[in-house]
Amino acid sequence: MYEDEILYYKSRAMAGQSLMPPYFGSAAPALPSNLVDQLERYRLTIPHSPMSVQHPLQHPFTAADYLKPPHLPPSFSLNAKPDPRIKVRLENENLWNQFDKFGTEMIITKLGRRMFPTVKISISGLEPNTKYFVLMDIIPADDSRYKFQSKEWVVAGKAEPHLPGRLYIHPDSPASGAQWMRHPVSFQKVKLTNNNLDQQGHIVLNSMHKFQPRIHIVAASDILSLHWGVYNSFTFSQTQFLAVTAYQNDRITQLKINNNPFAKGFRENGQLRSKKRAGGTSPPLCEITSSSPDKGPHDEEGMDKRKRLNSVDSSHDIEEMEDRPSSSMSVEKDMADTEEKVDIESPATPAPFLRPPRSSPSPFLPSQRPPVKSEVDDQTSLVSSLVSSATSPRPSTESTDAVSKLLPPPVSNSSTSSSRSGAGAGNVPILPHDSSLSSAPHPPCLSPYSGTVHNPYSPYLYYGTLVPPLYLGRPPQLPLPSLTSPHSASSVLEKTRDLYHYPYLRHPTSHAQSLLSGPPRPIPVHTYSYALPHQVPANL
DNA sequence: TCATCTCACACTTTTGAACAGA
DNA sequence: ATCTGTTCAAAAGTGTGAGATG
Repeated sequence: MYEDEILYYKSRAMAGQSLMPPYFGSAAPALPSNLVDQLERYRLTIPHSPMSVQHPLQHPFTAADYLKPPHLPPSFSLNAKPDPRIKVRLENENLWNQFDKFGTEMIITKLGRRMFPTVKISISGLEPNTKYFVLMDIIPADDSRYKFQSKEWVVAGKAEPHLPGRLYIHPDSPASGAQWMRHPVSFQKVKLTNNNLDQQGHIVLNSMHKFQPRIHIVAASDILSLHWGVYNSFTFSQTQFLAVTAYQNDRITQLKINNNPFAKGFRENGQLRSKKRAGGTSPPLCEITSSSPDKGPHDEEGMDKRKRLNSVDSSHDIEEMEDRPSSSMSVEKDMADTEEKVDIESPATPAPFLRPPRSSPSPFLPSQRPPVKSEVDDQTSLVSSLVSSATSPRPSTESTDAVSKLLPPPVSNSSTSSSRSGAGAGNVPILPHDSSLSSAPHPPCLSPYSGTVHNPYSPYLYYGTLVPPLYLGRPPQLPLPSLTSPHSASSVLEKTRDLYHYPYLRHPTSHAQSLLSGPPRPIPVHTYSYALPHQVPANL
């Protein structure tokens, strides 16, 4: 029933039909489509809930909904591990490398700004018939604040506290593995903001801080299942960027202009530039001396801004560009149009997952990111651990059987490390940077997510007020009810209101312990966020 | 004074409704 | 009646640069 509805509304969404629930009012058009989509699915899965038509700030679930058995996905298992077969390749790697060479900057605005380049990946190794969510979040890359001084980024102090990261759910989620593997997956609609009070679901970042996007692939047929799904997480170090409110590095500005079709008007043959030249505010092209982008910052001392803007060889960039934005956007649209054409027989995208060596050190400080070994460890699903340690409902025998069929075969550490790690390095944390490894190439990717029991960066979800918190976490001292016990059910019924105030899955510092104790957590500010807890430097 | 942020602007691309024709 | 392709206006996405802010 549940999946059917999701598929139905997904098909409606793909057909361009509105999924807007009536209670969103005037704010609805500003909500990201994927969030609206998910919200509507939730609302419609509880047709008789009296709260389902109330204001979205109120929890859309009744107490009885908390007593429902969870929608256990086929992949649910208390001992589930990241799937070592899943591979992710960064599609527009060349473009990212070009930006990374100069230190990628991303504009953040109050209303939200798209990323450019966008994170575009191809996925392989998924089960063709299993439903997956593909998600992205952005975490601080380190605990420093930066400033652009003398044409380079330098540390300018300690980082400001990062708000709980929001998890962007790819709008095509959930989709079968065959669908995900059929085409590259683009996160072009992700928007970044510096507005801490943002209610649009954009990812909130601090200006002048460095961030690292992450991709998560979770086998789950619906959004509830994300909580106990196994996170296969991937990080591409060249996608690190500095959030800024205005571009600092002119080379980055020029790369954006040259590669982003929306900025075509600022190219040398664009009308904006032509007008300026006609107005005499800019020297003619023939008088501008181009310099190699590989030249150091000192080569450009005394060069005015216009000259510096032209110092990056645009023709070279475009020729080298792997995905040209003007065409890639069309491709993305076409992909979306044909998404439902699942070709189960199509093989997974073969990906070499090897990166060429870096041609020059990144301008970010510290200077370089070390190679990172991709390794699957013994960490089970975070949510599975939660459920396990809390002695909450266990998966049915059927579910367990299904899991045994879907889960990857046991993989030894040696085989996994050798098969997935192009660099063959040890399990070196990607951050903070290690300057001693400055000549090392980028790692192929950090794959799959390899948190350990002590890893504080494990992704987990809380859903603000959107998801029944029964299986997400409990307030301190609140016993987890037995689903089969009416007494426990009534007990939970009485305390349901308390659950509203504790929508968090776990305490970040202690997973299992937080289930039974720990300080109360504040109510999330962002009602519509699919959010991660406070993030600290990635250690993937 | 300086670094950082905000906003209006002109331009380009994308989107989707309306329409015509098969 | 349905499907496909075209047209066009509106919406959305860009960097710029002046001014505001702390």
